[in-house]
Amino acid sequence: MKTLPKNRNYRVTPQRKIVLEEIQKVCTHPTAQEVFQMVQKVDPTIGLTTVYRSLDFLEKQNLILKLQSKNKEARYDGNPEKHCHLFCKKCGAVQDIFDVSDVKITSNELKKSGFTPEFDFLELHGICKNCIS
Amino acid sequence: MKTLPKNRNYRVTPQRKIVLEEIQKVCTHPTAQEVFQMVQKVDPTIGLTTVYRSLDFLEKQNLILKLQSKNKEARYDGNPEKHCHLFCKKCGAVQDIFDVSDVKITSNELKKSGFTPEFDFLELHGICKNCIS
DNA sequence: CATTTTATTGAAAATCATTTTCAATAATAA
DNA sequence: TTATTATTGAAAATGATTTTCAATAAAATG
Repeated sequence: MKTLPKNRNYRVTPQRKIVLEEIQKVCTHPTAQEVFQMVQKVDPTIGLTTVYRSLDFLEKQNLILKLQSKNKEARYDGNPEKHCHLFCKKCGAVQDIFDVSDVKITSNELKKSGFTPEFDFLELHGICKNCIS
Repeated sequence: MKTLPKNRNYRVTPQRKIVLEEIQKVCTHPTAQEVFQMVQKVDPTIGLTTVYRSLDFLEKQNLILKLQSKNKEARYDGNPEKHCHLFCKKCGAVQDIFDVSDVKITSNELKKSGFTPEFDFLELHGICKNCIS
């Protein structure tokens, strides 16, 4: 598991270390509020603002991913490696998929558009197993 | 172009008609604020709250689509027919793609997950022509 | 057509995730 | 060890969206 390396451009603070450690422990893609609750159990003096700032910071350092849910709050992923995300439109949960071995999209209109899709972190929206009812 | 049909479950108001007509005129996927500005030119007495409510209402009637941009505000599409959307991560613009003739995603993990992706309104995130720099 | 019912409207206030402000603190350079 | 300044925490600000509530007006009813 990656750690925050020393660097003359930023400071390695206990708050940042705790936020990184806590988010790396789970695969639930927690919201900032949920990370805050996890972090509070380790050090109750850490504020919500600091959690938001640490998450932004860690994302810029490419140690975590920030995922914008369709609903409202952003969600965070402690694994910054290339993988796919499945967003449930009903419950808002986000699942990982690692073995997306082949994604093929054929579209002349897409080619003509000049748009460059990001397939490394492909996002699929739909309904998850639990919500399919 | 579809219109709002009479129905005993809701009322056909001038506000709802204007919101629908205005959003059907453009293919820019405007935000609620932008729709508000368009609507204001037709009838300056219509409030922003009513625009939000009309957009929600029209989406429930399947006359428009609501698209959640990665950034912040929702965007609306006056065409509710099956098509694909390209979201630019930089400028936030949303483009349509209609001829997505073949989308193929191979993944055992996806199959096992029980997740049902919505391919009819596939969303691709990436960088648009103008922002590719 | 007149009347009644109640869904809809508009303005203002509330909400809620996130960001900013600012003085105090502490990581790290000197 | 001291000095520098990035980072922190609390509170206030922000901005999109939603809710409240009294007034209005669709459309059902007589």
